[in-house]
Amino acid sequence: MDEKKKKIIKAAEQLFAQFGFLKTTMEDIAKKAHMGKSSVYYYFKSKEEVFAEVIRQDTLVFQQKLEAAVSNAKTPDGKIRAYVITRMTHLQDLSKFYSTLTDEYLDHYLFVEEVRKDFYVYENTVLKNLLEEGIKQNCFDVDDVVTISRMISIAIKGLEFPLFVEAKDYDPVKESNDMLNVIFKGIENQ
Amino acid sequence: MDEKKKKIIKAAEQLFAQFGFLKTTMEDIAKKAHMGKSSVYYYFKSKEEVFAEVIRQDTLVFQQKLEAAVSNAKTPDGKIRAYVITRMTHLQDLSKFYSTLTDEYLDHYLFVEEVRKDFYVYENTVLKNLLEEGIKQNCFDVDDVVTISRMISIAIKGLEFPLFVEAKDYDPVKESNDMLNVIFKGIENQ
DNA sequence: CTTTCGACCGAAAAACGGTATTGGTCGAAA
DNA sequence: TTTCGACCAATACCGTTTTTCGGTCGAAAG
Repeated sequence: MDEKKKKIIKAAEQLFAQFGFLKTTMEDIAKKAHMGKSSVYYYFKSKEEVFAEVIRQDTLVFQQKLEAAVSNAKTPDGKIRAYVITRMTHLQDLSKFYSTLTDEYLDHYLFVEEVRKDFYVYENTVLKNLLEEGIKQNCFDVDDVVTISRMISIAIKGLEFPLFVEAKDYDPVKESNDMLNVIFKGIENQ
Repeated sequence: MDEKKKKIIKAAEQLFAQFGFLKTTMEDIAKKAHMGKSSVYYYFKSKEEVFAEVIRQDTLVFQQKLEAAVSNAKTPDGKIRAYVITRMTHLQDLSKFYSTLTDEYLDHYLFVEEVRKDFYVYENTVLKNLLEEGIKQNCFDVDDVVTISRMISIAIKGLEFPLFVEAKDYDPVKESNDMLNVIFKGIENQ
């Protein structure tokens, strides 16, 4: 039962990555999972739900990766650095894998919006916690943790952009580190 | 002669703003400029060139506005603040005026890409100069001016995004200031 | 009672052929 | 030098027909 679901998800994941959401039909998925279309509908009630589950799985893996990276780092600023860099490199991989999907204007689908929003909330929570941990250890000096974590989030989001347009010679690790240097040290003479 | 060109540009600007690039025809522009279509082609060799010129004019006004704001501010960090905030508010106005244009996927047109790139270069130059001025006055402490100005550019670019999707209750001035606080002060305890 | 699937439905997309627009050219005339 | 009517070719548009595809249903297999 759960075995079959996994089979469907796995098939769907590959197809979505290769052909995108629109070009992948339920029959493609069914065929690749070695069953009839109706059987897929026995496990998922819509195409969107299959896709949502694929994304959910990917997100889960992503978050585990992030948490592992963070807990491997020792200092608060090292943790933030680990978070950002892991985030960027993972996104770089994703952008290659899901290349057909990126230009497939599915921003309108509400569930994509939801996933994005969920991740946004997750990210802000993580950053907020890391900031607070840093404050406790007297490493950081910020008063409005919520605002600052949002600003960090926005700043690193800016680094994302070149990943989704063509941009060779783009080194996300260097860019991330540069950005974090600014965020940590600031530019003003103290 | 130049008088006629201006007339065309003015007519085109209004039409592009109201109907977008695709829905605006050369005859519309000609009619609004009180001349025949072929006459427009006497002054401009293509529709794209008309559009490019419109954008070029707008950009010029934008840059003058920015330079005025910068020279009004006294301190180096005040100048950067003035630059960023003027930039954001102007973009906010633009996004309203050209609302039909934003979702009209003209990223593929190379001249749009060029204008964007030109502005990007311009912005980096301005920021670089402001940074260097600040360094001379002993206000800033940065070693790689080019990298840092790029980072500032990227960070404030992130603030742009909510302007072009629907986002009421978005206060670009507050967001800009928050971001600049991070960039100036950093978050680490010194 | 769970699971599979062939047959089917309706809506939306593709195919298509013919017409109208529209970006762009040219040569004549003002 | 400047304007414009006439013209061209490519493409947008439109109404219609056909196909595809997401999703349902009921029967049957296990």
